[in-house]
Amino acid sequence: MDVFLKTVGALNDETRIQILAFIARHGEVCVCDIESSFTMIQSRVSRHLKILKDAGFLKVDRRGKWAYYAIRSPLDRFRLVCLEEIGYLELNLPQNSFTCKGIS
Amino acid sequence: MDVFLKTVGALNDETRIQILAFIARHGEVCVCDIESSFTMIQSRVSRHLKILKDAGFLKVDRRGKWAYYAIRSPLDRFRLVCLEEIGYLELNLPQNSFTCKGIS
DNA sequence: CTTTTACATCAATATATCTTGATATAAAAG
DNA sequence: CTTTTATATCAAGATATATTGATGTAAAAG
Repeated sequence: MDVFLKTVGALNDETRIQILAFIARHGEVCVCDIESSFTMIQSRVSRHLKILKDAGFLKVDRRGKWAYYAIRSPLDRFRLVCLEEIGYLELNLPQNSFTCKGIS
Repeated sequence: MDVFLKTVGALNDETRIQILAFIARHGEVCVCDIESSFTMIQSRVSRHLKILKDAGFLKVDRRGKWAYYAIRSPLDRFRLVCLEEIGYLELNLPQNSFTCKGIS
């Protein structure tokens, strides 16, 4: 129950759905990419990424100063279907502005 | 987006997950069945049923004084998978106490 | 070593959601 | 017609979640 609630709870927020869709589209991104692409303050982005990670949707890879977030793989069936469902939504996602120079 | 948020929002509550699982198990039930089976006050049950209905999981059929709630059919793929996922949870659901005499 | 950069986390406030008790409504019973 | 029953809805308070700004930390740059 707790895991299920954490999973759907993570999806119950427009900002997180957009961030999730953004990462699904662009692959591995660092926090500042999202920050500048969405024009969101850093603490807000960081918080939502943590929630999505704790819910099992994302993984982090820290290299140097940067934290790279990507869709966790493999995803279980339910989270995969959720992501798929988000893929069907017509979202107006921003372009990846790549402001940070942490591109490896 | 709004529909998706309403759907996952409806699932983001332990009480509603239990009610949904209860209805999935017992088929058509009236509000007082849930009220007495879960020992919950009526306004609370009514509210959660409304949220689940508005989110597309349930349908209502009013006959006489009673409102019979059941899983809406057909369910789209996403809601079906959600319900399936709830089915995997090990929930301690109450028995259906059938206190109301509205059994048709 | 000091400063800067990228990120995480905390505290305060704002906003949304849940629970309860009271009230409203409509059907059935008396 | 009046009362009872099943359900819906509203208002108030409690709880949870989101946003922001400030602070902490660790790696890299100067």
